[in-house]
Amino acid sequence: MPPKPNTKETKILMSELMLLCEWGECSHQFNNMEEFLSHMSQHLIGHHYEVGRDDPNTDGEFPCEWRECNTMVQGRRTDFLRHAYFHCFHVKIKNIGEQMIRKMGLRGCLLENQSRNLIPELPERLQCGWNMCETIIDNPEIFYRHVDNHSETFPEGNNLEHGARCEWEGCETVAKNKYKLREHLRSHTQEKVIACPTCGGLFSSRTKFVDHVKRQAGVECKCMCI
DNA sequence: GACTCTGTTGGT
DNA sequence: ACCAACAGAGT
Repeated sequence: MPPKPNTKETKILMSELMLLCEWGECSHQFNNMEEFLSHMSQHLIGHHYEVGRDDPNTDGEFPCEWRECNTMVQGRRTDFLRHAYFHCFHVKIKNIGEQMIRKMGLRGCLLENQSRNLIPELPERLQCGWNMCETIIDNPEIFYRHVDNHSETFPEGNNLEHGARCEWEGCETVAKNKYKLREHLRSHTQEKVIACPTCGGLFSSRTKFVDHVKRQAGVECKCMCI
C-alpha cells in the first residue's frame, strides 16, 4: 500500500545517507557504511604504526587527523582505532540529524560549530556484556550492530509470552519484545541514534534532538526563562 | 508485525 | 533545566 498522502515525510532513509570522509585532505563521499568503513581502514593502515616500535599492546600517542578534531589519543593503538572509527559513526548519525532538520523544515541549531567534529568520551573498550559473549570490537558501528544482533535470539512479534530477557551482565530487565530489547540494549552500549550536524552533539532519541534544535534556534521557548 | 513517537518519571 | 529510561500508544 502506498504511503498516506497527508503523513509528513519525516522518515529517515538510510539509502539517502551522504557520508563525507574528513580525514586529512580527504573528501571522498559514500552512501553506505560498509564502503565508508572500508575506505577509512585504508587511511588507518600503517597510520603512525611501526611493527616493533608501536606494539599494539603498548601505550603511545596517536594524533587524529580528522579535520577539526585535533585530538591526541593517548593509549594503545586499539584506543586510537576506536576513536578514529567513531568519527565514521558520528558522520552517519550527524547525517541522520541533517535529514531530520531538512524533512521537518527546522532551522539548524545556532551553537558554534567548532565542536562539530569533537567526539565524546568513549568507554575504555567496547565489550559486549551479553552472557558468554565478551566480544570486543574497536569499531563502534560494528560493535553496536553486534550487540543489536543478540536481540535476534528472540522470536518475532510484539506480544511475547515470556518477553525478551536481557542477558547483559548483571541486568535483570525483561523487555516486552525484541524491539524493546534492542532499545534497552542501547542503554548498555550508550549508543546514540542521532547527532546535531552543527554542534556535533549526540542524542539518544530523535525527539531529544528535535528539542535541542528548537531550543538552540530560540523557537518558542516553552520554559519559564527570560 | 516492525518499528516510531509521546508522555511520565526519576535522577543530576 | 536537562536527560536517560520506560511503558504504552500510534503508524
